[in-house]
Amino acid sequence: MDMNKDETTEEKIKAAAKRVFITKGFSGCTSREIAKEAGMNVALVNYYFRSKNQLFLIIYHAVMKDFMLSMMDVFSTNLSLREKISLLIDREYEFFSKHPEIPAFILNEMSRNKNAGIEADEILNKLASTGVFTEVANAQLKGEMRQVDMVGITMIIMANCQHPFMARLLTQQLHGMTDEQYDTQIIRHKEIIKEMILNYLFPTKAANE
Amino acid sequence: MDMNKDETTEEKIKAAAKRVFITKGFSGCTSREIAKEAGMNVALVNYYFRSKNQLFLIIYHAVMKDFMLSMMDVFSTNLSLREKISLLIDREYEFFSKHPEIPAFILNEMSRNKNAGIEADEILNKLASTGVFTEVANAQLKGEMRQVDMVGITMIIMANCQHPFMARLLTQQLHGMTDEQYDTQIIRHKEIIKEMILNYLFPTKAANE
DNA sequence: ATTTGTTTTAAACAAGCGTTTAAAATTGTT
DNA sequence: AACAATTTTAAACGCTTGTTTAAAACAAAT
Repeated sequence: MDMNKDETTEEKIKAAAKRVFITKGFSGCTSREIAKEAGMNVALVNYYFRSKNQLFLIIYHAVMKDFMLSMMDVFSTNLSLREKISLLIDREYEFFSKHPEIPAFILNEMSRNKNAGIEADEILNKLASTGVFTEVANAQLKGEMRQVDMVGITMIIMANCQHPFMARLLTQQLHGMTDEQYDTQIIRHKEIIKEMILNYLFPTKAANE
Repeated sequence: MDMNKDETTEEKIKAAAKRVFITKGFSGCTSREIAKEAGMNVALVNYYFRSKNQLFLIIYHAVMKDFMLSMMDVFSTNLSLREKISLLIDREYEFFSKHPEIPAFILNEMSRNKNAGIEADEILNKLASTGVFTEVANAQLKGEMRQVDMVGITMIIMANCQHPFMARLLTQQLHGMTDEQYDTQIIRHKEIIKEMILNYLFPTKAANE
């Protein structure tokens, strides 16, 4: 599908593998399918990446890193905590609009291979170094922010940002919506969850925005 | 694993298939694996259910029906709209606590087989006959409820009820939590999202509860 | 032009897949 | 007890899987 001519064979395989793995999952596709998507012989896939599993792990970790970093730099800004969360929701929606299958891909492959982790320490360290944890603690101490721990905050944001993209088919079928209808719905939905989350986390500011 | 002795062979296969399909997905398991889980020969699976796919479809539709009906009877009660939504969240959490892999199973298999639908009409009709749609319209007309269409309401509730169970592994790894820690977290989280959602949908009632 | 090393291919490999077959074991009927 | 029908099994079927092999095509260097 990709017509970029100055793309090396190895890159072509990785790009094809990324597309196929993300849409079908590891168990849902074959080596030959990836080779075909890349426009070449099966043996080449194993020539560059020793096995289907090795290739998968490379893709998996790359996708996971993209996924994690896509929302990290928000916390390096000078915005207020409220604005940071607002921007974070924007960023996640932006990312998932481009890559709607990634959240399901990650959650599925994590449960398929319980060993393949996520370098959690690195991420938490990077997050901690932005000072967002103390920022939250201070805001809660001052009473500006509701008393919800970081896990709870993370869960709220992830659920409302990821799920609309994961549940597209179910929701569309349930309400008989076309693709276009769901596209506009999901844009509207971003503002809904943003207001809902911010109003909850910062109770006093319920009126404005 | 199941030692119920007065269980017919057909039921044993279905029970085993349900366990295996739900945890591993259609592409992630084999006929022989299902037979082994049921404690019998591979051929028996095809003797009772012509093929792996036929067996899968039976399980899929049964699970889908359970999934849908688990939260339908809430709307047949005489509670207020606010209490209905509160109870709905309770019911979903209750259901997903027992069957945490079901949301991911349904979303995955829907995207794998875009044809396998969900009898949406039947569900919508059943929902409409409870009068919940007019109830929402009235509440919004009276200004008691925020102007969010049914799709938006559905999306909010589904996301916050389903995602915590789908993202267990990711969240646990991200925050370095044990199984027990996540179990208590998710119980606490139910109250968080309940307050968040109800405060958002019924703005004036923000103070009580 | 020949030789070298690299990239690509077609073909084959054993293993596992879903499925079928035919015989054995079991059950029910007389 | 003997027969017929049903249930269960072991074994095989053809096909696809991930992977390897050995030869072909290509590129670079002398």
